[in-house]
Amino acid sequence: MKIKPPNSIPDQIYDYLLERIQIGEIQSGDRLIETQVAESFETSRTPVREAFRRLEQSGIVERLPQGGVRVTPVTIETAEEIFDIRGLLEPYAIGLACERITREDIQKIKQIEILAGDLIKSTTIEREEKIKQLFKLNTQFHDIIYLSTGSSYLVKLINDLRDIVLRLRAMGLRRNSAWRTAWQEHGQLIDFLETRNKEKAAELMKKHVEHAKSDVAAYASANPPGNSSKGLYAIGT
Amino acid sequence: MKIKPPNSIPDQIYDYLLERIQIGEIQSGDRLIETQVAESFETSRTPVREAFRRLEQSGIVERLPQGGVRVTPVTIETAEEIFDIRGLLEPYAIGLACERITREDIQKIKQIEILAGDLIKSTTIEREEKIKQLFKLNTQFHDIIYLSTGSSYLVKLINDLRDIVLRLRAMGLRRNSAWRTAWQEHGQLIDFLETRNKEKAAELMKKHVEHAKSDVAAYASANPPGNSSKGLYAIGT
DNA sequence: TATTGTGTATTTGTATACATGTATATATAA
DNA sequence: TTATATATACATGTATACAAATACACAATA
Repeated sequence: MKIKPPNSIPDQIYDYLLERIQIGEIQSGDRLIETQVAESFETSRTPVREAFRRLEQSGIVERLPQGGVRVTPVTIETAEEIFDIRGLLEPYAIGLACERITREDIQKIKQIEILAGDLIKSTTIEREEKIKQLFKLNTQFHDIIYLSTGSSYLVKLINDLRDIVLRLRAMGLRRNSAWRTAWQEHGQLIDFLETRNKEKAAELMKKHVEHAKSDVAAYASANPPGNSSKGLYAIGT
Repeated sequence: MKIKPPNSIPDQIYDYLLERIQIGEIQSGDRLIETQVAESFETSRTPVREAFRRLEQSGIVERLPQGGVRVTPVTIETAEEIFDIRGLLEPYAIGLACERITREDIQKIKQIEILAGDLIKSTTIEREEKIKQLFKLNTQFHDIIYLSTGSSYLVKLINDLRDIVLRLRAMGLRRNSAWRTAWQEHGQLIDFLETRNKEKAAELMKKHVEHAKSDVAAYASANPPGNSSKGLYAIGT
């Protein structure tokens, strides 16, 4: 499984914007202005436009009829669609991971979960920083597992789907309880990986994804459509 | 399900290059030269570069370490990975289609299959033109079915995966027998759609995809790795 | 007040310019 | 002949320039 270096300027811009969108710093529907991004990167518009095209192709951003791009709004329906698809792909992926993951990688994700556990308990770390850290650890956790499937296209697909709905989740992780639940499930997943229990792992992963989906649905019913709140709450996965 | 207009120049270039790659006119590993494409479109390099970025993001093309892009070579392993994933997504998709497809859309795909049947039998139409036509009809067939699922992300995913392996298939469709087989299976799929037989449809689609995968594998064993032949033969789906 | 009109400022989309780096060809030396 | 060096052409990556479209502000009018 080869790792791609985030070398070129367009790639850097892509990664930067993606993260800002996922963190929630740039929100659904927000328009992206080429010149603004170019300035903040101290570069010209050309690489920015190329980053925009990549974001467009992965569905993070969409073209406006009048020109320019905005962050694709993620509706509840969209999120549910995506969770349904992930409900197919991720159990399959963890099944493959059970067969192929190395002991080293299992150790790595154990380490990650220890760090995450410490973070959750920690009272000294500033809240926003804490969320950011947990966010990153969570991503690392999944990356290691899915990379161990050896199927780079499967990894890409899952990541693309995660990238789209991660915004919703970024809000969810602001609640400590949400992370605690996810953390518990992660622990179980590690157990199944270690014992190579493919069926159980897939089963739990399926539940895990469905759980995330129903959280979104619950949020949706609690917040009728057309209201002005920008933050959506979803948990897990 | 909204239809996106292929308006902008980068989009036109994207579609054009994608088709050429799928047809096999541009082959695996071929390098794409910005200036050449720009000239053939009588435009500047800027829109061409943006099209390249989109192609890159969808995995059709990859960056070279020394700069520039080439058509991502599709190995047998890659193809099998992708068929495995499609083996999850497409049965699910046709299941949804069974629930949601309209009578009008069923009529449409029936028409397509009639046209395809006539094309296959036809002896007057020039061979290359025939292949191109069948290729398009096949794509239309799948598009109508999958669009009827109402899940735009599912459609996008499946299409992206198809785009990657369609090159292999383009060669497969050069054999009349391959198309005949696919055509028969399409007929059965239509029957199941019409009778809303979700389970049977999904089952057949699963077989359909597995069949395509094993064709690729068969080709692989018949053509040991490292040989110089550029054309890969795969059938169906 | 609400609305229409007009001019200005942004923003986009494409073209061009320029600097850097890479491949190709030619020539020179062993 | 083979290998190495050098020059030339070519391709890429980024910056800048320019035209067209759009959004904005502010004034004039009903």
